[in-house]
Amino acid sequence: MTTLSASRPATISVRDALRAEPGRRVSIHGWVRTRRDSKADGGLSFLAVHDGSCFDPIQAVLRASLPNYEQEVLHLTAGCSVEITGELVASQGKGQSVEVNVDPAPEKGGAIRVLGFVDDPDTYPVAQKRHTFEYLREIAHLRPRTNTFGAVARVRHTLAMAVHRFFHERGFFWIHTPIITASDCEGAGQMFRVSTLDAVNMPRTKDGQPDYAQDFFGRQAHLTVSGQLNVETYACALSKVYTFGPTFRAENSNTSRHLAEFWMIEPEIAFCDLAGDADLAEAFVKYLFKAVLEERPDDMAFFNERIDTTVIKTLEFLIETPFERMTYTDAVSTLEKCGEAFEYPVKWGVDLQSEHERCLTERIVKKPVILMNYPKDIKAFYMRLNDDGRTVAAMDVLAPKIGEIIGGSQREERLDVLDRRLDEMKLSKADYWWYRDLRRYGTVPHAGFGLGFERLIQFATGMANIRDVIPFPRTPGNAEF
RNA sequence: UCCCCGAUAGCUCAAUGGUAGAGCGAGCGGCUGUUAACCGCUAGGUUCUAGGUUCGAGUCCUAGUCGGGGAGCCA
Repeated sequence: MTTLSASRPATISVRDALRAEPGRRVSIHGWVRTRRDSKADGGLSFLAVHDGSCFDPIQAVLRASLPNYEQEVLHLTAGCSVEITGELVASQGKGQSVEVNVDPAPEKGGAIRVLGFVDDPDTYPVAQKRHTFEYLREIAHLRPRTNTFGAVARVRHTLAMAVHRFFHERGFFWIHTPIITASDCEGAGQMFRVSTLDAVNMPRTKDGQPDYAQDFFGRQAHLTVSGQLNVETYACALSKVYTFGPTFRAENSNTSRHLAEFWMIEPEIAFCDLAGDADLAEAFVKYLFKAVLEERPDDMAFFNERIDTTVIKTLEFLIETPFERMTYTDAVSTLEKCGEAFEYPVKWGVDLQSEHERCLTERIVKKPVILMNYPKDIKAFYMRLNDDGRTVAAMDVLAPKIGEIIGGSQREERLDVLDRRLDEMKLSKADYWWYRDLRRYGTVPHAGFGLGFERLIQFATGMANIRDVIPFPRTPGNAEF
């Protein structure tokens, strides 16, 4: 990092300072969390300063002999930005092992410079008190300064890095599938239109419809709802690939588990069947949760204390427990026999409700379950038809408490079967011409799955609302910031 | 999209149809190697918007806006 002044020691992050050996002169840049004053030792102020590099702030002990003590230090409030130079020392107080002693004596050379005060501390939106998440959502530009949102941001980063590391270590290539898609055939929900046509003076065809031939791409275009079909093309050339990027759904669903813009991870593996897909999914989830526990113990301890007191136990259980594998058909008959009274009755052919999934994972099997081979009529056209003719090679990973965390399938690699499925679902073969080409030219068995990144973060942190695990949530009626 | 709940000080919330309050935060002072600090004082309000009922509306009625919970759909 560039130093702002030649006479100061190099800037050190709060994270590194908290781990460093006492005795060293350091400079810290950060923001004030709290200030406490004392008349002891001729006058002291204690500043908690954070810079986001780790969960904990560092304590700076400011001496009243500082030239700007009366004028500036005694007016520091939450949110002020400061540059602190001093000596790392073992703390005399409880609650921290090291602190920065800021003593202006010539042999100490301590100093504090205020880079920015807070206008009108009375109305500073991130006052030093508890705030509701609903309120903090309205100040999404300031909420990363809080404990919770700082911790979420670090965990989100850690998980993203772990995703790439997991695949990289296993020889997967990261494929950047397009954000804008002109194919209207991804079939995973309502799409956002991408257009440069003048909405007021819309060019029309003879029959009065908007004339998309005059649009930017010469045809209708949308934001992607899934990179899967595109990434399959790379799996059928590079064998092991994945996408990890933003996706968009224009569904008018307003829940704590849905966003209009979210990030999705979709691996795709050639020469792989459903069992191999399930094995990969299990290893993947375990790797990610292990990474976050190992790399962010400070943030996880916070989530476990303040957000969800079972979150660490839940993650540890997921990591060490082999997942149960069960067919959809067996799951349905098990649920039918379990004697539980469901709001929605279970029977073969219907999709499982969340109450069914919870009963299965929490009361019957008591561990994560990978359900396989669902009825073809409740699943997508590209899933491989099983020999029984009525189920497809699909799998969902279900976990106790958290429900579905992954959905995947072996893809239909046989052109004639794929075409029959397209016909059955009244989809146009012409629209899928390039997808069908993969089956015409050297087709191979392949499989993959999808995992919603924000839901993963919810599971890992215990955060209840998905709007609080993405920096700037987009939901129906809200694209502020 | 459907059902339910809510909107009052910077924030979290009180207030029988009759003078709008508290806690936290903030400011000032006191005390203390402090750390969810503590003690005292002070300031802070177009009660979401627009109509309506009433002698009188934060409170009741209508519509709207925004937020939350649940459902559906899914990731």
